[in-house]
Amino acid sequence: MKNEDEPKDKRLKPGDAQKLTMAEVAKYVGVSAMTVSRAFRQDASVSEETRKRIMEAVDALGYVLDLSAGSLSSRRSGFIAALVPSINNSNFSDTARGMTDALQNTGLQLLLGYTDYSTEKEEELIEAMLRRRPEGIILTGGSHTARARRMLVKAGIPVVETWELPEDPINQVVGFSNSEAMALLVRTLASQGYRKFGYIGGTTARDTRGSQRRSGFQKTVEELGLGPGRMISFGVPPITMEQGGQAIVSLLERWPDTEVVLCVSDLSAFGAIMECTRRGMKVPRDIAIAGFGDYEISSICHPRITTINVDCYGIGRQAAARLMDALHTGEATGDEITLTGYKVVLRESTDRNGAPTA
Amino acid sequence: MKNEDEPKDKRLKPGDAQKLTMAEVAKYVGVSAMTVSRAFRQDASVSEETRKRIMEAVDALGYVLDLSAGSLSSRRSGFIAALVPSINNSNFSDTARGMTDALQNTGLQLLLGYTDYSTEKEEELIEAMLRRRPEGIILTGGSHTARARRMLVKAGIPVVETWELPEDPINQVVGFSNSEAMALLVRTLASQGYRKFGYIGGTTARDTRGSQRRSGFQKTVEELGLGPGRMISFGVPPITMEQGGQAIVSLLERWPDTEVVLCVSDLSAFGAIMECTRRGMKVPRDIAIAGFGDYEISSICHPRITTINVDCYGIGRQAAARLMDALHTGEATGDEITLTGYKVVLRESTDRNGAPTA
DNA sequence: CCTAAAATTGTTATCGATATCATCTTGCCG
DNA sequence: CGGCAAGATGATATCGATAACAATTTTAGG
Repeated sequence: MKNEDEPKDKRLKPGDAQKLTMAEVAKYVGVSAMTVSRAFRQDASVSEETRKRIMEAVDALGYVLDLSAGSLSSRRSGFIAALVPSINNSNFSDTARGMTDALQNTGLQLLLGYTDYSTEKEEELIEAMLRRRPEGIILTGGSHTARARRMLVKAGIPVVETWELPEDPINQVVGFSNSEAMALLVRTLASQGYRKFGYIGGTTARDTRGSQRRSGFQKTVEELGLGPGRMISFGVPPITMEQGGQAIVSLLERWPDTEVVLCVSDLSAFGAIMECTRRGMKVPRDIAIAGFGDYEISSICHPRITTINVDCYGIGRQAAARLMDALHTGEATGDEITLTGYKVVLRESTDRNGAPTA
Repeated sequence: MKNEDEPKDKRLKPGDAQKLTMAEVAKYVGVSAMTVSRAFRQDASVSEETRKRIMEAVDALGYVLDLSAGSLSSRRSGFIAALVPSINNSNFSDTARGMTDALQNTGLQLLLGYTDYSTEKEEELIEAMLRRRPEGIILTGGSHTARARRMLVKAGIPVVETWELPEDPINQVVGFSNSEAMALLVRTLASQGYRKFGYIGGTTARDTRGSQRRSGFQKTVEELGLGPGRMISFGVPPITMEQGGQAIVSLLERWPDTEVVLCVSDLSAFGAIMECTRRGMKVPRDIAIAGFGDYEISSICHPRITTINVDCYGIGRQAAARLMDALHTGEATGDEITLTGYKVVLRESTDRNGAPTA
């Protein structure tokens, strides 16, 4: 026996690169590698006694399981890939949290990727992910490059598209109609007496959810006989707070009598409100402004922002749950659509009677 | 030849699970698997002609490289693990972006994990990551469980700790002194005439950067002979906007004559300012408030918030760069410390003369 | 036109864990 | 006490790509 290499000094440094394998742990304990492998799984049949001895050895030697070897032979990579547009967006991070929570104790890990609202980047990421053979994949939105779509189909794993309702789903869908949600907001505000509607959103079609919100706005304004909406496009999605501020300036220059402005997200709405405040306009007294997404900031800032609350967390949770279903039922599940909720949250920024307090 | 399974219908659906291997692509093209493998790498010697034919076949068959097999034999997993406290924090997402950018064209992918400010969760994540054999690992902060530390050392891969200066670094460090940064802010404001300092931060020691900022505040206030600071602890880190608002209420109840309040982050500062505004206090006329981190919101909101700007992106970029260095030099590099910059950004929220405009 | 060097391609062993089947205990029941 | 089922463990083949080396073809130079 020659294993006097247990680190004993307090300040440990890397460098003594290990090359510890399961076989060595096995030899150390006096069992076969197979038994060590079994000890790492809860369902396998190993006597408690043996498992304990193995785990002690694992601890003493500092062995860490090698999944890359394991997944090759078991043909199970043990992870789910999820692609979201942006890392720094509380809506998507709530969704990611929902997914992580739903995957607790399933033995599956979540691997996140960021597409930056670009289908090209999404395609690259999808390929990078598929190369590691995920057991399922969750996407945001329903717009993908043709090649991405082909790869996803070929992969033969469950796919869940989220956050919207694609016309031609690949597989499963968990989301809601961004267009109808925005329409609901328009109708709600119209019923409060607002007539002259403006809209602020990003410039391109890259952000499909943004485009859907825009078209929901446009359609509804016209349906209500309030003429074509006053639309300002500003900045590449995701539109920033600052761009929201710039956009409202353009909008009010062009249509000074606008009564209420809907924004593609709370962040741009916030930027717009702050810019108005800075220019001496009171919100909602001089102009009403609403957002979309119910970010934390909207319930904190002054005035608080009217918005659409989306069940971000639920989207993530259900997407993961649907994926698990598909994995368990041997992916024979049909292509289901799971609708998630949203609701209008009326706050000070569109309050008809009130100047905001203070 | 029997390969009439090319998908031709427009609406592709998964289900026809593939089991396509490199060998089959090779057979299809009429070369060996090894040549196909070579075709996938830019440096390998394959004739352009052959590579083209192989890539066409790959495209036609829809083959996707299997890295789990490849990394087993090449002993290179092709990814770097990075652990950050929170997914939804623009400071850390900037850092993540810096890392991603620095890893462009290195053939290495970034894998992010979220510790939720918990060393226990960090330990779990470190183990989960190590099981996939990353080629390097980037951590946020210098506090880790003993077991986490042991695993990291044992792993024999480069480790970079970021965002602070640990007393006992594992390996490399890229960061700055949170304590000194906060001290600088205190001194700057003191030089403007402020005397009665308050501080708002989270309750526990979990957020080590928060603790360091707090101690930097405390120490400096005392050094300047301004008595012990007025400290309010509120909420489990990461402290939210809402908790910032609640905290400032407590603070002003207890010490109504406070002149300036420093907050552990811009987000709590924002919450505090909004709460003051709502209660009819003007910032900075009635009370000055500053944050930390220079989040986007601080330059947009009204009044704009004085803060410490941290080179978040640079931290990420340099952390990844140091890691690459270590990988190239055969990890013989000493344990270097790379200092990153920070600076005070004075804005309206602590403006001595001015009530904010409007 | 011949030879050495360079470029291209192929063959075989291997990475480290796990599926699968075989073997060996143990315990229980009639 | 025989026999059989359930439980524990081991032996071996295998997952799919790549390293390492071997073989072959092409190119360049004299």
